[in-house]
Amino acid sequence: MDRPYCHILDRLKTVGLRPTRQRLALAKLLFDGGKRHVTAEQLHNEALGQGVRVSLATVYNTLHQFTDANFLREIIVDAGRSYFDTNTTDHHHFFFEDTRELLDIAKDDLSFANLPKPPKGTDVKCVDVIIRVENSHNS
Amino acid sequence: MDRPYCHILDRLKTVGLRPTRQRLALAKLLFDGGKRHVTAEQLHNEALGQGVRVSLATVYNTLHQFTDANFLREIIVDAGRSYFDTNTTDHHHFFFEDTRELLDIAKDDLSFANLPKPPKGTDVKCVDVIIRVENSHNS
DNA sequence: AATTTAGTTTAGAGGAATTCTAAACTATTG
DNA sequence: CAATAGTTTAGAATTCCTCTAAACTAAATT
Repeated sequence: MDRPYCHILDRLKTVGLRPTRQRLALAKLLFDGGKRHVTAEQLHNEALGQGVRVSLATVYNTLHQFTDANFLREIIVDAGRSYFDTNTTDHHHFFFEDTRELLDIAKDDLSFANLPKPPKGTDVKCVDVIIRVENSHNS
Repeated sequence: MDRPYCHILDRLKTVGLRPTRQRLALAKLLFDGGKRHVTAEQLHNEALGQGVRVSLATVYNTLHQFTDANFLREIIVDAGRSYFDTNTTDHHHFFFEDTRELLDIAKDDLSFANLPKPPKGTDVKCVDVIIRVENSHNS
């Protein structure tokens, strides 16, 4: 699922995306240096901070293209803000309501005793578990 | 958890909300006639459709006040759109990605074999499971 | 029942995140 | 190296939601 940066060119090629300067730079930010959860704006700021000239529109385009290509997974936890997870393997999340940060839950740390069958005529696309936590001292 | 409409006045009183025309009308739409999942806009349209004059701002205010009072539960499944569930008991959801509709999963139909402990210094606020489904014929 | 008060509603402005548009740009193809 | 087809971009537009301050109304006080 995750491969080092040197493979990004290949990965882009296999899904038919041209290796543009912007996509390569964003891919490097995303996939080099471990698993990450980012918002579009975070990634955009990070790119600008490193002198990568890229527009916010392109960051959005790229995040969606990478999600479609299964390089990323979109996590919906926060009304009005999308997170993208570089870990596309089957796993779930803690969400810190205080800091609005995500933390992966390892696959083995959460399992179901039973799961309902999907309603007739539908297929399960994915099962998302969000454990919402807050700092102990809160209220 | 849910009580018939005739108790709405009492419920409002216990949480210190005045029984205004708008709140009573919205409460009636929400709590009469079974469990529901609504967005602010849906509820607003429904109210207008029934000749209830109420502004969208008031619908939002009311939904949040009812959520704070535990008459409703907010469900985050869809980027940039909040759903409110009149069922505030412990349960989870199917989400139909095609129609953007929610369906309750009965408490007994889903259970965990193991759940991770929250990170140090945090308490679990809630555990949300969303089973995302799509029509079988899709792709 | 009139007056005061404090909570409520509202239209419209404002804001945040995201998408759209159409022109300029660039990687690939022939 | 020109043609083409995919890409990027600034800025406008859109969507969902919140804020503001004035008008309104329920409840408390006289």
